[in-house]
Parts: sequence; C-alpha cells; structure tokens
Amino acid sequence: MKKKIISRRQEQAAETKRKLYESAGGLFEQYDFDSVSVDSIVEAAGVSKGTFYVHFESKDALIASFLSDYVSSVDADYKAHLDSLPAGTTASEMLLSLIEKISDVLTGTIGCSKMKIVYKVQLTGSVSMEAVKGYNRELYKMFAHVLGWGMKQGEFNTEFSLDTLTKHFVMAIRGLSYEWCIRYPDFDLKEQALTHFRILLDGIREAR
Amino acid sequence: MKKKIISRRQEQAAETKRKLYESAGGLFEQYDFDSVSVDSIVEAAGVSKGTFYVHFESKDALIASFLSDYVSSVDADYKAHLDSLPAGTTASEMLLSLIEKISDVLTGTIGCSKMKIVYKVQLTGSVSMEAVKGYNRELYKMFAHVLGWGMKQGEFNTEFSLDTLTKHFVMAIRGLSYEWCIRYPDFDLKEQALTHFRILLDGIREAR
Amino acid sequence: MKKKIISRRQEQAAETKRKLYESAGGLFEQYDFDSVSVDSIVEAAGVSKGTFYVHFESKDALIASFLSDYVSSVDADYKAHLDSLPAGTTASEMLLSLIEKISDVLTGTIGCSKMKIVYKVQLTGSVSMEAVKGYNRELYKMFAHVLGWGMKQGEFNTEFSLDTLTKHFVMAIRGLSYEWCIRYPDFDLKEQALTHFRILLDGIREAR
Amino acid sequence: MKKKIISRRQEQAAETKRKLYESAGGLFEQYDFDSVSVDSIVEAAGVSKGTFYVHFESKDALIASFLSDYVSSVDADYKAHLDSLPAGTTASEMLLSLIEKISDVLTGTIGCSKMKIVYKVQLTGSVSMEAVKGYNRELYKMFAHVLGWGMKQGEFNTEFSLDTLTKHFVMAIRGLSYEWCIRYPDFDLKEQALTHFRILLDGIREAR
DNA sequence: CATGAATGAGCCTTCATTCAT
DNA sequence: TATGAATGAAGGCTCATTCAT
Repeated sequence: MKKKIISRRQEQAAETKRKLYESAGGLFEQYDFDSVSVDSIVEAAGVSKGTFYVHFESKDALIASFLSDYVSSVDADYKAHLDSLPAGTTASEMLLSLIEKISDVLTGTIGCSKMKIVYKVQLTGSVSMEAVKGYNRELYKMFAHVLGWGMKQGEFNTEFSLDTLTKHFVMAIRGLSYEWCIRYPDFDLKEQALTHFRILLDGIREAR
Repeated sequence: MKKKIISRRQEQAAETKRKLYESAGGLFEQYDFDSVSVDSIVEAAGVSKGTFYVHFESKDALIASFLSDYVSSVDADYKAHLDSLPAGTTASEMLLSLIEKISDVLTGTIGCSKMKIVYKVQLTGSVSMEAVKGYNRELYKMFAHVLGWGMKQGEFNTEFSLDTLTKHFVMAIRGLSYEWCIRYPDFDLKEQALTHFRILLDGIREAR
Repeated sequence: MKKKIISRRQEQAAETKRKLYESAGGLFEQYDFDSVSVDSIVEAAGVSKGTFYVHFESKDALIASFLSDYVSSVDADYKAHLDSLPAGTTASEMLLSLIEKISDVLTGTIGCSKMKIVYKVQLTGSVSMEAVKGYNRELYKMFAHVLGWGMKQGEFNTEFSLDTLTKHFVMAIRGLSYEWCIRYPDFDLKEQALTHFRILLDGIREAR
Repeated sequence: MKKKIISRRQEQAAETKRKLYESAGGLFEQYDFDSVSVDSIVEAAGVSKGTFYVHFESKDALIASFLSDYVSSVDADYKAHLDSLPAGTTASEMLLSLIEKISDVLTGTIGCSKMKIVYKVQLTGSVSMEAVKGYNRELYKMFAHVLGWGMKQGEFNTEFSLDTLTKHFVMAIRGLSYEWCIRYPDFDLKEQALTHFRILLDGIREAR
C-alpha cells in the first residue's frame, strides 16, 4: 500500500516534469532561449516556480535535455525514411532523397525558428550540443553508410576518404540550413539543397 | 586657431568613441551580444556610462555599426588579395587562393568569436545585417567575377547559371566557417575549406 | 493544518505588501510621485527591490491602487458622520457640519501632503482618478442628498438646479482644500471653509 | 569702439537668453516640467547645453522666472480690462466682467496645460511661487479695490471683512480654474465661473 | 560668452535562483 | 513533492550638471 502511494507520487512527479518540458518546448518554438523566462514556462505549465527547480537543475539543463531529445527523434525519422527506399535505388538517389526528406522535416516539422535556436546555442556554447554536432550522431552514420556503399559499388570515385566525404556532406547540409535560417522566408531550402548536392555528387561520381 | 582648438576637442571625442568601439569589439570577441552589457563596455573603455550614450544612440546602434564596418574592411582585404595574383593564374587557382586567403583572415585576423557574433546577430535579426548577407556584398561580386571568367575561358562547364554557382559557392564558405565556429578549435578551416572547394570545383570543371 | 500554514504564509505576504504600501504612502506624503523612486520605497519598507515587483505590477499600479483606496475610505468616513447627526438638524447645519468633518479629516487624518498627491495626479493624468473626481463619487451623492432635502423643506430657495448646486458646492470644497495645500501651514482650513460655506449658503437660503 | 563690441556681445547674450526662455516656454506649453529636459530646451533654442547654464543657474531657476513673468503679464491684462469699464458700472457688474475676462484669458490665451503647470509647481514646492499665490499679487488688489468700493457704496453688505472677502473670492477663482484643468475639455469655465460668482455675490449683496 | 564631451547617480524593470513552509 | 515569497544583481537608459577649451 505504501508502495502504491509512492509510485503514484512518482507518476505525478513525472507528469509535472512532462508538463514543464512540453510547455517549455511550446515556448521555445516561438521565442528564443533568452526570451523564454522560467516564469513564462511555469505559468504555461500551471505549476509554481519552485517546482521548476525540483525537476530541473537550471534553465540551461532543461534546454540541453530538450535539444538532445529533439535531435534523436529527428534522426530516427530520417533513418526510417532511408530504410523505406526500394531496393535498386542508387546511392546518389538515396542521398538526394535523404536531402529532400531532411528539407521537408526542417521546413515543415521543425521550422525555421527552432533551428535558429539550435544554431545559436551551438554558437553560444552555454549548453553542450554534442547530440547535434557530435560525429557519432546518427546522421553521420547514415551518410557514411550510403556513401560507403556507393564507393563499394563503384558509383562514387574520389581521392577523398569516406570519413572526409561524410563530414563534408553533413557540413554542406548544415551550411544550407543555416543559410535558410538567415534568409527565411526568401530561400527555398529543398530546391537549393538538391542543387547543391547535385554539384557535390557531380564531384565524386565516377566519370561516365 | 579656433579651428585647432575645436579639432583637438573633436579628436579627443573621436578617441573616446574609438575606445568605446574597440572595448566593445574586444568583449564581443569573447561573449555574445546579449551578454556584453553597456556597463562592461564602459568599464573596459574607462569612461562613464553616460559617455556611452553621448557617442552611441543605443547598444544596438553600436552593434550594427560595428558589424557593418567589419564586413567592409574584410572584403576590401579579400579584393586586394585577388588583384595581386599574377597573370596566367587559372580561375580554379584563383578561387582556391581566395579560399585560402579567406581562411587565413577568418582564422588569424577576425577570429572565431567575432564570427560567432556575426552568425548570431543574423539569426536574432535585431539589427540589420544586409552588409553581411546581402547579395550585393563585395564578396559575391568577386566570386561572380572569377567564376564568370572561368566559364568564358571554357575552364568551367556546367548546367548551372553563373548566378546560381556564385550563390552556392558563397554559401559553401558560410557553411564551412560556421562549422569552424562551432567546432573550434578542433577544425582546421583552411584544410577543410580547400578540400571542400576542390570537390565543388571538380563538379563544374570541364571534363579533361 | 495545511490551511494554517498557507494562511500564515499569506499573512506574511500581505504584511509585506502592506509595508510596501505604507512606506510608499509615507514617502508620497513628503515628495511627489515622480520623485519617489521604487528604490526609496523598498528601502523604507526594508525589503528588496524584486519584492516590490512581486506585489505590484509597476510603480503606477501602486499609485492608482493607493489613491483609489484612499478616496473610498474617506468617503465612508464622511457618510458615517452625516448619518450620525441628530434628527431635527437643518440642511444648513448638516452641510456646515459635513464641512467641518471634512476639514478635520483632511487636516488630521489625511494630511496636506497626501492631498497634494491627489491633486497632482489628477493634473498629470498618468493614472485614472475617476474615483476622486467622478461625479458618481459618494461625496457628490451626500451633498446632493442634503441639498435636495433642504430644497424640498423650503430651507433653500434658488434659481439653480440641484445638480448645479451640488457640483458647485463640491467644487468649492476642492477649491478650499487646494488653497490649503498650497498655503500650508499658513491656512486654517476649517475656519476658512466654514466662512466660505456660510457665504454660499447665504446665497441660496430662503430670505427670512 | 570697445564699448560697442561689448554691447553687441551683451545684445547677443540677451538674444540667446531670450531664445532659451522662449523655447522653454513653447515646450512647457505641451509637456510638464519634469518631462521637459534641458536637452530638449537647448535643442529647440539651437544652442549648446553649456550655454543654458551660462544664462540660468538651474532648470528650476528658469521655471521660476518663467512663471513669475507670466503672472505679471496676465495681471496687467486684467487690470487694463477693469480700467476700461465705463463709469456707472456697479461693483457686481465689474466683478462679473472681471470673472468673464479671466475666464477668457485662461481659456484662450493661457490654456489648460499651462495652468496645470502652475498648479503642479505650487504643489511640488520646488520653486517659489509667491508671484502666483502671494496675497500682494495684483489680482488680490483688484478684487479688494472693487469689493471695497462696493461696500462703501452700500452695494455689498456682509458680516465679513474686506480682507476676508477678497481672499475668498480669489480662492473661488482658483477653485474654479483648478476644476477646469482637471475636467478639461468637459467644463465650460466661463459659464461655471459666472454661475459660481452669482451665488457668491448673492451672499454678500445688500437685501433689496 | 559659448561649447559639448564627460559625468555618475538615478530611473524602472527583469529574472534566475533560493528557501522556509 | 510542491509552493511562491523573497532576493539582489544586472539590464538599458535618462538627465541635470560640470568644466576644460
């Protein structure tokens, strides 16, 4: 019986933490990190200010947790897309399809403002962003996998190593989405990204 | 005689403004805009708070002025370098040399932190940054000039228009330097940039 | 038990708010609104600056609340006095007694400086002062009641309407207390007010 | 020759002082004293900030000088009006005519906002306002003169002394114009003032 | 006389964080 | 766990005044 009470309390606590987390997420969609105050978060969550500090060590800790989760879910989405492509798809086609998918997710689901947050936090460095920029991020693995497969197939032929290529391709995506952020809404991410990657792929494709 | 007196006072005033300007610059190198308070600027400059508002309408006005000036001087530097290249240099060589120069300037003169400022302000949008991202920026003209010349010479052959290529090449630089910013100091900008542009150039070069 | 704890905390909070409120009142007695800073209020109250903003939305909000409360309490006081007069009192006597009471309250309870605040805020208009000058203020109703009764009794006989008389009598009080404010302490409000109203009443009394 | 130069400088100095004075006056018409900064005054006058302190000891000194001058000119205007009334005018008629004149001047020439300034400064007490409220102000003398003459003529008959009556009549004007200030523009000063003084005069007029 | 750069105390407000309950 | 009152440093900015020129 005592256990039950405790576990019910734990449930409630988790629920409270979830509410805070989601309220924060909602606000982060609209405003940048500095502009979202702890006050506004707790008000949106309908809890008191003290409660916030019961569940999160600090505002920055919440932000870090928030962003890491985000990246994971997004990468899972990308991976599912890649896995769904039919057999017989060439490496180039896979990459372009992935680019298209990424563009769609960035444009449609995540949105420009959220991405701005990510880029800004990376620049500020106030919060660890390994989940986003770390080379062990799932996104790198996906690119490495497809590029490596394309090289083995003889579809790609280049003087550069697989590791080098992977890093540069992900960097190119980053460059494109950064450009999209600062030019929004006067920048068609998908169109520009496809063009950009066609240039890159032209550079590594085996001469016909 | 009266003129001399006036000009000496004006000199002093200009000196004060310069001190504020440079102190701000120094702080902006280390911290982001929001974190640099007017208080810290005036302390670093060794003047009173009121003096700040004698010389600058607001903190934002200082920032805008600061960044615009910066871009202009940097572009002039790039242009001088380009003009100094010997006759007989191919378009590819010119571009790679320009990339090298840009990398050197970013790494040596500007520094990572200052670049972070630029990228962040662009994301925040609180201050007009047309001087940096506007397509009429001198940097775009330089790239367009060299690329156009390469195309006329038959050195480059591609399905894409000059305008398209120019925009994508500058975008690639932005992507690279952004990457450098967030990976600093674990990222050799020059090496990575040269590699990246070799890939890009391979994509547009006339088949041998 | 939980209720008790909560109520003790709430009591403490109310106490703090009261302290702020009263400290502000004390300062407003001596200096004008603009001159009383939030800093001085919190210092007088012995709390921190942040605490002020826990209890009041802004400085202006405090002022408005302060003045409205004041008028209500004062009018209730006047009304109680009027109701306490013995039956058989003539309308003229009632009015003079009310004047006397008002003079006593202004002189003894409210004080010159607080009244200065009221007059000044009305002039500045930064805060709504309908509670003070609105014709639906209780004070007007009291005068209208007594004057109307006097007219019905045949004690007063005048070419002017009840509404006109009421407004002018209240205006006369305002004029007197304004004079008192600016001449303080060289102005005996009660004496002057009684004299003034005797003149006014002579003007509307039925010729004997 | 030297004298001439000096006198020309003095002229220039007087001119500068006048410019400051008038610029301040223009601003005081629109905004209240606290809101008019020395900066705005010197800008309007087209001189430097330092120059202000050459001609005025402080901002408050300017205000005091400004208001005193104003009162004098206004009182001269009233006196001229009184002197222009035809022989055979009764004391009551003279007073009502003076009231009418005063109302016209306040409404048309001075304006509500300027009067607000006067009332506020008196309440604040930061600047000596003897010129306005002092019993030796010309306005008191005018009223005393007419009332005294009316009493001598037997037109007025009252238990109160001339001095008492004078003070109360001026006080009534003050009350009326204060009311006008705070109710502006929903208050017809002239109409209300005439009504008010008819009541007062009814109170002291000899029973017919 | 005139200048205007420099001053610095003061203004109102925000906000992440702490802690007694 | 949850509360919310209390904190106080920090924020950007204003402004009357001084003083060297």
